[in-house]
Amino acid sequence: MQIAKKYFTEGLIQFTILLSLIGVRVDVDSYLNGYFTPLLEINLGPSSAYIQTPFHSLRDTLDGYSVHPKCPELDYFFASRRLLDEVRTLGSPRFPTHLNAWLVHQVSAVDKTESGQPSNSDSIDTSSGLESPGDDASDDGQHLPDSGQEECQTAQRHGGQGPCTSGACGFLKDEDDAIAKEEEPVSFGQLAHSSTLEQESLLNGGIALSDPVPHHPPIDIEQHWSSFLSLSVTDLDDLDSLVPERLLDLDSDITSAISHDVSLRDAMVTRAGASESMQARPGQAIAQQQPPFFRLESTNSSYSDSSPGMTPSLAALPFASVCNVTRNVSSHGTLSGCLDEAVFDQINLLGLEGLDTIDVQLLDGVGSIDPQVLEDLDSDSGLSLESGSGGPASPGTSEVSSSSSSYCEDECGATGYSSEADSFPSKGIADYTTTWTPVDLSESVWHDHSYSSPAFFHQPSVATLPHKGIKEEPVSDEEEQRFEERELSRDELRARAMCIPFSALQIVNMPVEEFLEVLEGHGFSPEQVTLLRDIRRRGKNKLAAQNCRKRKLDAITGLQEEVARLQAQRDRLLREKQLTAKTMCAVGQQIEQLTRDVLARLRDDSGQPLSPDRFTLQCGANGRVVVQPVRRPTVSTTAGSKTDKRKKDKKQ
DNA sequence: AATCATTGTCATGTC
DNA sequence: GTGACATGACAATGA
Repeated sequence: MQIAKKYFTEGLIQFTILLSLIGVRVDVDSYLNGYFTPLLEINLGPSSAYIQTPFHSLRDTLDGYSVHPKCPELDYFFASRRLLDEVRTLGSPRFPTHLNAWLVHQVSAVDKTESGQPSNSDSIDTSSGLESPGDDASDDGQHLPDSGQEECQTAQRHGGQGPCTSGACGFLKDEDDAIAKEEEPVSFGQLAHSSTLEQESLLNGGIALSDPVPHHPPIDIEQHWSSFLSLSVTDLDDLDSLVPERLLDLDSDITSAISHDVSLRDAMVTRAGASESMQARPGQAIAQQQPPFFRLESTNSSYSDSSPGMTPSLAALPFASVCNVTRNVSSHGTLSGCLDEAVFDQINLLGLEGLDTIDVQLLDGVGSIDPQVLEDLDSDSGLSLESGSGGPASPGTSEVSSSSSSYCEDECGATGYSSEADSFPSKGIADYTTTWTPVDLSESVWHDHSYSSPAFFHQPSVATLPHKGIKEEPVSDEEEQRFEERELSRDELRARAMCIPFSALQIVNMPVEEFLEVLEGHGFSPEQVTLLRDIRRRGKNKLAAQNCRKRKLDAITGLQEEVARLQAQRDRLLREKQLTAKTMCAVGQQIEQLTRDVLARLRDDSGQPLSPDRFTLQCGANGRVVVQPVRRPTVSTTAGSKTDKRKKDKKQ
């Protein structure tokens, strides 16, 4: 077993290193460094590495319906988690994690047993808080008909004896002089503790009433254990080669799955990219001239953005760039053409040095753009003019500034609105209506700065982003986007008609403090303030309604699943009931037969065999079996009441 | 034209 | 008191 432990540990380390090399944070190492916590997390919920918010943690911990989601991104999150689990499954040995943990930590106990049967009390004692074999048995016990059977088997394993060693059937041990009389109750008690399968075998293959030792099939955990033991004996010598081979074979799958894993953040990018590619606009040509801005913008949109339920994290930007680089190198070669290291440098600078720095850099990059194009953009954007920056602002600049001012509460202040407001009066409403582009609501809610410069989202290279392959829902996204564009445009148009230099999503998603500052600091008229508040209220309520409906659907789905489960349970219990009734009938017949046999061997005072018609065997509460004459009911009008009284006596 | 699903919006309550 | 959120109800819209 030391060899098995060694190879297993090394395999996990290799897998961890490989995943780390391709840019994915994995907590497999925690399985080796901290044995207990990750294993408990497997049972109780996800690792903290994958919990984006406490809300997600709660939702995952309770696994569904008791905690209401507040974020539509949960779909992406849980999809990512599921795919991550698949990655784990791909990279982990094919035996239960519980057994895995037990294997790693209970080598000594296994060595003691040498029988591949960890389900004993010793193992439980040595497990000391780990997933005990008993728990494994409990898990496997799910396949058992009911909990009573599980308890019975557990008692058997722990006690090493059959169910008749204790409990209701134990009192029969006292009767040494009436073995034949004892067999019936013993078997009956055994039947009471037998599983459905045993009852079936009892009925089909004859009633083994005289056998006090039940023959329970081995539990699954033992099978797993035996399988792994055989693996460890025969195959562990090749584990060094097996692990890398398996990883290589699964490279593509793992990579895609890892991409899904990363897509916990990248899902935002994907969606942004999808919507970007769909919102083709004349500004596309402009965007094509500066791929670095796209990369920066895309990455920024994915990592600096934050949903209201998520903590904004600019610190994730360097990691984001690393992920992009690694994925680009590893599996998404198509992206290599449109990636530039300078982009990632800018991303890193964005994350490390703050947005002011990146603004300057982006402005430098804007210098290479056709001034006429910039002028067009200026007139088209309607929101993102950075007049305060001392020049025509690029959409990327406005993107960053608006994003930072609106949603990066920690590192960025509300720096973008004043300049935007100053530049706004120069714009006409006609420009807004003709060039302003409504944005995907769901995207912008969580990537809330992406709509301030929509023209820069339509670069064709965006479609080649690796995230594109991660989430392929072009039809649904397009429809959803189209619908949301149409719906959102009303408030947006109202805002623009009222010369409000903010998009609806900006208004909706900016913190309340910032919103109040905007209301107070821009000299809005009462009508504008009312409209701003209405837009904010409606936008938030719209999201709330979406979440509410989603929760309602989830609740309905959960209830439907619960109904199906309960129906299945009811059917199973009914089958067990019928089977039990058959068993009882068979046992009753057997008892009658044995009673006749016993009575036939007994003699009365005259030396005649006892007639079963006149005598019967009764088992008392103390376990004694006595011969009693049969009390036949007299035929009278009170027969019914006497029968009832006799029934009552029997019950007593 | 009727029906249904989806979505936005309002009103109201709760925290 | 205010803002955020949840939710029922209603209306608009498209399939």
